[in-house]
Amino acid sequence: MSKDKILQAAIEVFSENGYHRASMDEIAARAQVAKGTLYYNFPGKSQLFKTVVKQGIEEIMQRTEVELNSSLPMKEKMERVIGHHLNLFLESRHFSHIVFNEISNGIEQDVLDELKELKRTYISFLARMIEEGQCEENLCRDVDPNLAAASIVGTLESTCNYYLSHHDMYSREDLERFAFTMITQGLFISLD
Amino acid sequence: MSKDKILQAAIEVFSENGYHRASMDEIAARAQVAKGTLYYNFPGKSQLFKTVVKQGIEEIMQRTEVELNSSLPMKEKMERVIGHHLNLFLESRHFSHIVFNEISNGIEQDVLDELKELKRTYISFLARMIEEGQCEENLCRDVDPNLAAASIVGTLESTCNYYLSHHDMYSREDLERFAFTMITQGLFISLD
Amino acid sequence: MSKDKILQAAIEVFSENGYHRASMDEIAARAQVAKGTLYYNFPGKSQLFKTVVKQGIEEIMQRTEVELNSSLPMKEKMERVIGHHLNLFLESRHFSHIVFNEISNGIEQDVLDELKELKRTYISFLARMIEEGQCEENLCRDVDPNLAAASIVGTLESTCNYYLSHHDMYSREDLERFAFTMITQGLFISLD
Amino acid sequence: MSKDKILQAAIEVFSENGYHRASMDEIAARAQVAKGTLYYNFPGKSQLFKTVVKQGIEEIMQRTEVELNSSLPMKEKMERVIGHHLNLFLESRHFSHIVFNEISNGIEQDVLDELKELKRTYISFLARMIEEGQCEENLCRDVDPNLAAASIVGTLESTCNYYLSHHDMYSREDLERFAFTMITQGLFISLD
DNA sequence: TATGAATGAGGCTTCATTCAT
DNA sequence: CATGAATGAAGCCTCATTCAT
Repeated sequence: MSKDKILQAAIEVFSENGYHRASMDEIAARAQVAKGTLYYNFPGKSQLFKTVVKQGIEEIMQRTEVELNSSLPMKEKMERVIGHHLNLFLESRHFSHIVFNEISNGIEQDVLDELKELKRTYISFLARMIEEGQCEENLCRDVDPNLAAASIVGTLESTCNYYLSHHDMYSREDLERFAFTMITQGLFISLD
Repeated sequence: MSKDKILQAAIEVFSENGYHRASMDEIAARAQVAKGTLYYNFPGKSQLFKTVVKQGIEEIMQRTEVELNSSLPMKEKMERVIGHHLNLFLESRHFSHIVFNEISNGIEQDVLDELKELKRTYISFLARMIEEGQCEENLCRDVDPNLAAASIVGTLESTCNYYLSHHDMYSREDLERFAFTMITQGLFISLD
Repeated sequence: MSKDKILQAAIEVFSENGYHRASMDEIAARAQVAKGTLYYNFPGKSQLFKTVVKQGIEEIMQRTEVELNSSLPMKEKMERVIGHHLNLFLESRHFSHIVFNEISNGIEQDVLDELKELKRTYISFLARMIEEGQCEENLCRDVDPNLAAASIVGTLESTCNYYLSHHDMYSREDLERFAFTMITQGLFISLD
Repeated sequence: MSKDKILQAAIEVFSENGYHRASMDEIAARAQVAKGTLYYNFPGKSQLFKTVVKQGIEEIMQRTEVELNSSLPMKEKMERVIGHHLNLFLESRHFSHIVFNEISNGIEQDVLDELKELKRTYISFLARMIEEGQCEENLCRDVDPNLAAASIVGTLESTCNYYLSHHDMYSREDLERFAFTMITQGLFISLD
């Protein structure tokens, strides 16, 4: 169906170019659909973008949810969450960049608000996992869970970006191990 | 002089809107200068942007350098570096967003390359501090210093972003303390 | 249809002003079409220009071809070819000027190359007629046919230009007779 | 002196780019003079252009005049005139193109009128030579001398243009001989 | 006599959006 | 449902010209 083709094309084009450089023309071409069809199915560019982002976030949330609802120990859960994230970032780097960063640029305010809400949803989704780690297993440090969640996402994204510019120097495993270490144990050996 | 007025206006406009939404018209207006004057002083939009970013990065590098060259213990250094960063991020949130993120969107390739180079410079600048902490004080964990530097920047930025959307819930000190904890000790109490 | 209106307007505007002085704004206005429509139908100014020139050259080639393929004696053919040319030059003076001259100024290199190719095509088109005159009827002097063709075009154009500035002094027949004489017999009565 | 440097630079730049593509910036740069100096010495672009053209035409007229005033037989004179012309065209192709063709494009009307007048002057200068050939030596055909002069210029220019695009196929001597033949004897061997 | 910073009109082009079919 | 021709606002940039020094 047209709607699906458009959505798929939109993901690609937005991911490759970012919101502003993506053009409706290219999305239509990529979806093999007339430009009018875009506007028949979506109210406009920003709404289409919103839909794409929403879908993306929901997908990763679903993927992650399975782990969180499992009865794995916290440490394993964290490993898997990091793994999922890395996949997302490495698979569609620009898209996740958009989701986690560009959301603050030049989109209509109302759409932007919705997107921020979505991001918040995702952050608090991760935060719940951390809270669990704090209460149930007494494993996580007593920090604000939301800040911690935000911090994890930031770490993962910047790490991935660096990795993508230097993928000859590290393996995917290096990256995964590094991220896990930094997130869970931090940079210092001890603080005395 | 015109050049300065333009540069100042450009910082503002780029910071508020991001690269693509910023218009040369608005920059000219904000600088109270004719549009032609922009092009008399800078070859074009992307070059102007590059100049702005370069200046920003150099400024924060200068600010931070003082600490790094001091004889303070590593822990103090890290605290101050975090402090400077937080200042930068909180003072001109969008600008630092640009510096550390938008550097990957739709700018002419050559300018983009220079910007990436600048960012790399900054990252390795931080990396040197970490290396020092690894060698001299045996304080820092044996991880790749560049990845660690990238990771720190990511943590700080995402944390700031979250803070800025929820500044009624945390104080600046909370933020600072949190960032320091996450960066140096990580999320987990122990890994047993 | 828009495309035709634009093409017609483009001929007019390019003819009246030459390539550089012609503005897309005026072409749009003259075609009673929005500026965007120009770009919907043609990739840009230089491509539009190319299309116009191509069309013009093809038209005169068609007109002339009939004569060339006829079984008229060479002398008659030449008279008619000169007649067609004169018509073209006098009807749309600036346009032919463009076709035969401005093709060397400030147009994108690739378009320019195509235009030169077109002009070459036309020249060798005339050259074939001359070759025929050399072989079949032993009428034409043994000179390089391509140079001769170029030379004929040059004679006709400069003659027309002069005529157009002094049309009170000569009749159309004068012009035609003169051109025929100069081209076929040259300036000198004999060379002894 | 500045004026001379400017004039020299202007010839170069106008010759290389044509009137519209030539920019005052480049002329100033080429003359190693500030842009203001251009306007200190000349009222504006079109006036500067006029001066350049005037100078160019006067120069070739001077060069040719020597031959015309000599007591050489007509045939020799014609050969030399053709030689001078060819030199002019081949040395600074674009410049002569401008002088003899672009003079009809987008320059202020008053300057344009003056330029046309100049061109006319040159044409009638050649025409006088032809008249002489008609009267004194009874060598030249009884055609309108001005038209003939115009025709000669056209032949030479288009021939040169063709030569310049195919300089691997003809020698300078070929060109000279060809032009002389076409101009003096025309294309046909006889007309019976 | 010369400078060069500043100007602003005008040009080309892009692109989200509309609408008649 | 879908189309695609048409739109026009908005953006970037060029360049002849001016003027205070």
